[in-house]
Parts: sequence; C-alpha cells; structure tokens
Amino acid sequence: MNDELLVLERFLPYRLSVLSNRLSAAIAESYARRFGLSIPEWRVMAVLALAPGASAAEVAERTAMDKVAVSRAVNRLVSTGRAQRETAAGDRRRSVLGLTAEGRRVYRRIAPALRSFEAQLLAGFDARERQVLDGLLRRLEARALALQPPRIE
Amino acid sequence: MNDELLVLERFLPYRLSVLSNRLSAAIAESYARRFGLSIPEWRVMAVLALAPGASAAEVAERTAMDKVAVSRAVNRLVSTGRAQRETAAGDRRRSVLGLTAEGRRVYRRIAPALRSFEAQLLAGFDARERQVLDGLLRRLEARALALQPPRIE
DNA sequence: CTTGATTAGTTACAAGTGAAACTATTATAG
DNA sequence: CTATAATAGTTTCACTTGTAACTAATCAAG
Repeated sequence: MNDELLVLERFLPYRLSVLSNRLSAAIAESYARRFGLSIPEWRVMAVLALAPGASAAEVAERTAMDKVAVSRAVNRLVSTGRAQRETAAGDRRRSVLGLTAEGRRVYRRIAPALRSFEAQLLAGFDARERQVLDGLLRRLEARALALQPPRIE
Repeated sequence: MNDELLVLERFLPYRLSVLSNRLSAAIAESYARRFGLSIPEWRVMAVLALAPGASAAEVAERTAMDKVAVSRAVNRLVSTGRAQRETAAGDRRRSVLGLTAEGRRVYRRIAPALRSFEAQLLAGFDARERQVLDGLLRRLEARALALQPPRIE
C-alpha cells in the first residue's frame, strides 16, 4: 500500500468518527423527539443522576464537554424544569446542580432505553469479545491522550 | 449494576464519541494550522485524491457527509485553488471534481503525517490485535447500520 | 488587610451546521 | 412530444458551537 496515500475508509480515526456519529445521531434523535433534549443536555442529566450536587466544572470534567456548553445545557434544563441550580454555601462562585423530580422522571425513561440499545449493539459479542473490545478501547483512549498531534511540515 | 442507571463513562457510544472527538480534534488542528483546512475540506480532498473525477454525490457517499457540507467544502477548496470543478459532459447537473496540482501538493504533505499518526496510535498493538480491533469495529459498524434507534416510551 | 492572580461561570460575537426551499437539468409517463 | 417527477447541487435561514472577553468571588503574597 503506497505510503503517500490515505484510504479514508480504512483510516482508524475516520472509522471511529463515522461509527460514533451514526450511533450518537440515532440515540440523540430518540430523546430529542420524545423530550426535546439535545446531546449536551442529556449528558448533563446523565451525570447529575449519578452525581447530584456536582458543580458545573465537575459536570464538564465528566462529560468531556467544555464549561460553556455545560452552562448552556444547564440553563436549558433549568428553564424546562428538569434541573435546579443553587449556589454553593462555602463558595458562592460554585453552583450546586441537581435534577428535579421531573428531571429524574425523564432520566428514568431514557436511561433504560439507551442501555437496551447498547445491549443490542453488542448482542453478537460474547463475554470474552466484550472484554477484548473494552481493553482495546481503553488502550486507544490512553494513547489518544498521550499522543502528540500529527506534525505536518 | 442497577438497570435504571447509565454510567456515561462505560457507555459504549459515549466512549466512542469522546475517543473519536479527541482524535479528530488533534488531527484537524494540525492541518488547520498548516493549511487552513477544515475537516470537511480534508475529507473531500482525501476522496478526490483516490477518486479523481468523482461527483459531489459520490464524495458525499464516501465521506459520510451530506451534500450540503460537500458543496460548501468544495466551494472553499475551489476558491483556495486546491480543487477544480467542471460540469459532466453527458449530464450537466453533475459536477466532475478533482484536485489541482496545488491540491495534490497539499495532500501529499498531509496524508503521510496522518498515516504516521495512526501508526503511533496503534504502536502498542501487534498484528493479531490489530486484526481483532478491525474485526470488532467492522461488526459494530454493521450493527450500527442495521440497528433500530432506541425506542423511548 | 489589600492588591494581584486564580477560579467558576456567563455573555457576546463570529463561524459552522442542518433542514428545507430553491434552481437547473434529466428521466419518465401518458 | 408534453407534463410531471426525480435528481444534482446550491442557497437561505434558524440554530448551534467555539473562542475570547467578561463578571463575580475566592485565594495568596506581601
């Protein structure tokens, strides 16, 4: 294979991008249709369900979103009555975020459907294969963080 | 593990999204800095390098982009002198796209750097592991296409 | 204390994106 | 042949997103 050429369809970052976009689009379309949620909003909800009381920075950390995106998503969630924002007692810069009862209701509708979607996605994979996949992804994740960006001269 | 909960960090579509975004961002930043190319522009170039004479629809097909994005990317490439657009002889709706000499020059600078980035990303993987990864991805790609979106009631 | 640096989060603006409407051309049915 | 439908690609408009600048609060050095 000529070293000067790059076949997009075989280029790992491209394949991951296409696969990931297809999955995200299918998933996002579902909760957007039913609840008018965007991807950032859903991600914030998913974190707040497990980490109630988190600050915006913690949510950003755990969702791989930046703080601006979190701020906007939280605003929409608050204005639709799905999340609440208070000010931290000890540090009035920090916000204390959480789902409302309504937010938890929405979450409980979505989370199981997504888990079952994931289960179907992995339906053809036995336990060993899942472990292998997990391990390979874990190593790719680590390398992606450590690697230097391509140097183009 | 409670079936009502979804741990974002272990949810496969989310992991793929974060991994893919990190990789794409690192790569895109490189060719953006050096050549002012966006991701859509680079993808179009990558296809045209291998399939000169393709139409916009063929490019859209092979890059998983929609036709609007292709149209805009081609416009920018043409205006920066990296691609050329002619009208197909037999069908004047269809365009015949290709890289200019300058476009090919840019491509030859970028493609090897990206291949070497991919090589580094996979540096810790032996031949068998690469094959396994390829096979697992292939199956996920197939399932992603076949699967029905989550049904949220 | 008080001043400068840091941190949390928001706002503003420019650029990018997607869906739908549109133009031009070719294909098809009657 | 027309008239209608379908196809290729572009334009438009509303919306999202990303970067940088900003505000408010806390921290740290002197």
